[in-house]
Amino acid sequence: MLTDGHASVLRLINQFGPLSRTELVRQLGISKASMSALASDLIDRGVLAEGEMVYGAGRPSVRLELSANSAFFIGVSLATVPFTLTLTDLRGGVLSTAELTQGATPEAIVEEIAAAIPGLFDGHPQALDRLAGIGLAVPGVVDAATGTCVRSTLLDWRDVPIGDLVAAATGLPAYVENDANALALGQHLFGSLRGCDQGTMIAVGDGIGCGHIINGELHRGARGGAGEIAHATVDPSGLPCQCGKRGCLDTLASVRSIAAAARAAGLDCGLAALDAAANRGERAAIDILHGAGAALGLAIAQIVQSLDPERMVIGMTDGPVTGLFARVVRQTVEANVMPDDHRRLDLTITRLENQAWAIGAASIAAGRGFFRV
Amino acid sequence: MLTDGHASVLRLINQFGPLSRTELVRQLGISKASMSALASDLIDRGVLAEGEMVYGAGRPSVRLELSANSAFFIGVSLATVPFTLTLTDLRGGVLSTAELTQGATPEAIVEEIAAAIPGLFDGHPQALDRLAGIGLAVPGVVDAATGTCVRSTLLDWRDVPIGDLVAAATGLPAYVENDANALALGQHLFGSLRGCDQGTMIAVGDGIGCGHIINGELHRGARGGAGEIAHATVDPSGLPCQCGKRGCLDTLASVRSIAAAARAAGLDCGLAALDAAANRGERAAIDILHGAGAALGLAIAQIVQSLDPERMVIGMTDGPVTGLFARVVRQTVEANVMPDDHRRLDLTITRLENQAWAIGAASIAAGRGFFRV
DNA sequence: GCCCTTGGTTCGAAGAGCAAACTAACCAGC
DNA sequence: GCTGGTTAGTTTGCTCTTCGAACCAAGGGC
Repeated sequence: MLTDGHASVLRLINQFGPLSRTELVRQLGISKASMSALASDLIDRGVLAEGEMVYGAGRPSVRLELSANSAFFIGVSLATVPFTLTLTDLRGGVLSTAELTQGATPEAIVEEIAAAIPGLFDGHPQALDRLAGIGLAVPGVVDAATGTCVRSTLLDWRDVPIGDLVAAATGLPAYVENDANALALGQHLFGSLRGCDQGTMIAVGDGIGCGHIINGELHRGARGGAGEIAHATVDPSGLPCQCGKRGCLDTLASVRSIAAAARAAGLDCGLAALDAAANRGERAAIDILHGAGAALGLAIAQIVQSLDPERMVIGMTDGPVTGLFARVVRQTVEANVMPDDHRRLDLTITRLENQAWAIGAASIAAGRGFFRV
Repeated sequence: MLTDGHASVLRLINQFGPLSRTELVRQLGISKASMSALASDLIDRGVLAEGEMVYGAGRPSVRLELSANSAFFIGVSLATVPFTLTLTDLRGGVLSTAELTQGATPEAIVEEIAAAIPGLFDGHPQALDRLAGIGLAVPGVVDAATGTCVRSTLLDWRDVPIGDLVAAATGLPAYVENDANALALGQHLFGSLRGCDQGTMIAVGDGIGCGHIINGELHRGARGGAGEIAHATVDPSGLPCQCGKRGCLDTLASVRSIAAAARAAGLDCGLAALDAAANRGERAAIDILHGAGAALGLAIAQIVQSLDPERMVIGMTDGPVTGLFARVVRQTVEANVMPDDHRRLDLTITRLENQAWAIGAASIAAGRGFFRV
């Protein structure tokens, strides 16, 4: 098994790209001797490989890089429609993907997952015997320690030991995480939060999800409920939400609620069409996008004030990432965080592909097995 | 010096009270051999002592307890008026306190601190040669790693290396922390957040402060700005705030702003008087307390949704902790967190003595030197 | 008084980490 | 092309931590 020392080397190389032993020594504050042993050990296991040589004064240094082909992971997203599977390597590269016909019961879903796995290896036979684990992203509250989904409204689950079920059906170590958390971890390891130890990922799609990376680790909260900003109250006198409250962020800024507002105003309900209408100066479209963007921006500003993240990434599954909505989000954030701080917050608004959820799910397995995140 | 192993033993005993070696072995997952060595080492150093014996089947076990007199700490609060000093022991007990005449410059303040220290030891000579450090609670943004106050509006400071100054003047290891963070750590180690690894402390006084304990550690954020909920926007169209924005929590729920609202309505501005007036049914008083409580409750609900803490403590420097304000806070929190979760959040509203800030400051020194928090 | 149970210590082995000495590989300057 | 300077990485021997297993300690119950 990998020790903590091994894992910290892998984390660093994953963050910064190939590094020489000496650079690792400086970063980790360990001795050259220990580093030498760790490196040869990781090379022997095939996890690291010697790559580019860097010439300067003195003996050239050898960059150590992650061998993408040393380990593979399967990610299962139950957060997307349809459910998706991916096969990824140690560097987060996607080898293949599959989609599931959406089963109704946990047992049916597990069966479908097991049935879909062999197909992932078509053309990638080398991945089969280096498959290290399977990660699941589940929409709902999850007990990551036991691999149980405590509650999922979307799936209509309650206390489903999905991790054990998948492990039993596939014979693989199975890891379970909340969908937004999986996404955040995926971005932390392989995406736009890479190298950021204090970061927040917000996914704006049909619903709104949020995961926090704190001190380089996923923050799950006392009972796995951290990041549930979709049901943070933004406007106490707002529209009723399916959660029972009023004016939740979800009723104001999710793609679903924006579309509903557009439909009610007699507009085309796609985000891109709405943005185009706003660009043409249509008042109703502008109002809708403005309201939604301001609500999200306010919620984000509150997170910034409370957590002081280094970077924040908003991933949008729909709509232009430079449109009115995104502009209003940015402006609202800047207007609502303490003047001295906002200049230093790195706020990125980007497109979120469906695949990102499954990559996030796979990254959980990679994180537990290799990077210790 | 203490190793991590030593510190985790001390943390556990501080959390749960006296524990036997075997109980510690179970909790820490280390071997009996290691535990035996750690315990005798800590006893030799005088930090632990054998206490009560517990009889059951087999050989009775010996509880190990913290020797309160093995280490002492000075806490300096620059967050209170006047500035206060305390001398505390390893168990957070207060031996003596002092107040400072509020100097104007950092140098003057440091001089006063150094001058006030000898008086703390009157009647406690044993503490002098076991003085382990001095902690400072500073209102403002702090770089805890370097002991620098980056910015403090209240003190009118910018980049003041207060830690170095105090260390030089006193010859003691000096540790600096934001005031709300110090308070939170103090409560985590010795107060109402004891034993809670996911907790939030909110101080409602003239201003509003907030500190988060995440994974048993203080969460400082990317640049020491975490917990700044005083300037989280609650009502975008609210009153202007001295920070430049509008409708900050500070303008709605701080004792200062409640008093201002009361004054404007021609009411007695003390919180207790206001509460009494509300109890008599005076509309204006009810409105003021309701508005303030709802604002704080909303901000708290957002923290709960985002961080999912296990416990949350609101410390009030003024007013009754069971009055209308407190009731509205509770109700608003319960109404604005996801239905399933609020039942499990442990929300405590308690009185916050002035001394708590200085104890918090001292706990920083204790945390760095002994408990590794 | 003798077993049984549980608490705690001692001992030898294994392993992780280190400093310091060593080898390796290149450049620059003569 | 030789040599000294410089940086990269390995080897060696030591320390320190941690562990399992055997052992001693100190009760209770019969």
